[in-house]
Amino acid sequence: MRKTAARRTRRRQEDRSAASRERLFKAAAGEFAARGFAGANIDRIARAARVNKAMIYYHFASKAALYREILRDMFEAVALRVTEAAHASTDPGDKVRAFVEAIAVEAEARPHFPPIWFREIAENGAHLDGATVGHMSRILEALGSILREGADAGRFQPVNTLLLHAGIVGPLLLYFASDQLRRRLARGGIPVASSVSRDEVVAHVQRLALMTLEGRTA
Amino acid sequence: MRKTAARRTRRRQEDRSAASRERLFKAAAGEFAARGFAGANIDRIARAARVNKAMIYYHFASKAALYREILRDMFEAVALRVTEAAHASTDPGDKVRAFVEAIAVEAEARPHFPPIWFREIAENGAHLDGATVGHMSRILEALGSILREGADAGRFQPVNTLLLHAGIVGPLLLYFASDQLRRRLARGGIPVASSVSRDEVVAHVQRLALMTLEGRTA
DNA sequence: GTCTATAAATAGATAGAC
DNA sequence: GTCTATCTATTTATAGAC
Repeated sequence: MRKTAARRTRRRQEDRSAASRERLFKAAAGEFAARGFAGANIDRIARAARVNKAMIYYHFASKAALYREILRDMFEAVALRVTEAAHASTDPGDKVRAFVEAIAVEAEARPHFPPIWFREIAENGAHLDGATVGHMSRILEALGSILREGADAGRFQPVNTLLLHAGIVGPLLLYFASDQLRRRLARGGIPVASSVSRDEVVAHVQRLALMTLEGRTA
Repeated sequence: MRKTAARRTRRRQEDRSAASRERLFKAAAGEFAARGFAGANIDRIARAARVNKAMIYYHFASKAALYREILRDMFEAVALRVTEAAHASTDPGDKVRAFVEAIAVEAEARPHFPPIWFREIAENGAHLDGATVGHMSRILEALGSILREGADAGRFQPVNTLLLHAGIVGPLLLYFASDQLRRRLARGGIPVASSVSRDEVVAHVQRLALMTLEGRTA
């Protein structure tokens, strides 16, 4: 397959364009996580992405549209991974463990996700569009289907999905979102209790969830 | 005790002043909770408090100082109530239950507290002053002392304080902070799982904490 | 696609009269 | 203590050259 020089040039430009769009996306995610939608600054995002400010408006319609895209990407990824967890194994207990692990994995793959989720909750979902709300529903549905299956198999006690969700997602998000704050306090000489590892937290939350569901000490 | 007319007048003005300061404080707390520090708007706060905008700067040094005062008040109240819980009874299990209840009571007395706590975590404590950090430490210390006492009495298994804290505070904050969002989604036809009452959440979290500590199904 | 320069709006803060 | 008017800085967004 032969390529003209013009084609090669166009292709190079498209690569560069995609690359700078990608850098903008990442820089924006970090900025929104650390400062929130209102506190985020377009100039700072451009600087962090090493891209001219006007390029933001070349790639995205507006600050709000950029933020909404980040929200969609984030919740879509979580919904996807969590839905996989709901089909990963045949054992309901394993599925619950996989659900917890999925949230943790996603929080590490996208460090902006826990802070931004916290912020969206605090803002009553002011920036959520239909697609994102759909992804949020799918997260709850995935958990709900795991519980139903376990209950049907006689393995789980009936537990309200929202209640279990709060018991899983609450501690996980709190742990991952407060990572930097804990470091800061520790540096400032505040005894932040002895630190806890990622694996300990995940194991702890998995145990909590299974104790709740199986009605015994796991 | 005789009062001059001047004195009575001064007294009336002080009452009015204190009252409008109070209204400003409350309006600001709501605004900061819903929109965050950067998103909060001085004009909107003044309007909500039915007070002239300039009065904000009569009562408070700046937007940032007003916000810091709200943070201090909030964490001081929580630290106080939680410390009381740590001395409320002699039974370690009751103390754990009282700790959970204390967080819930405070979240209801100050509805701005869960969203603002979430936001401060997301912002890595950018607005925390020394006094507020002190109150945060006292919250962890209160929980730590309950655990130590229970362990010394042979009632509790050794559990990391931070881990238990996340397991208690995470679900509670998530539940209280997402109250409005859940309503919104429910109104929008999104099946937010069946709703859960405040008492169910508190009971659930109390059970979780005690299962973790006592190593049995409570 | 990339950059400079700038328009346009918003919002924190204050001066000064009463 | 309270209010009006305004100053000033910041910041989103875009026009237009290359």
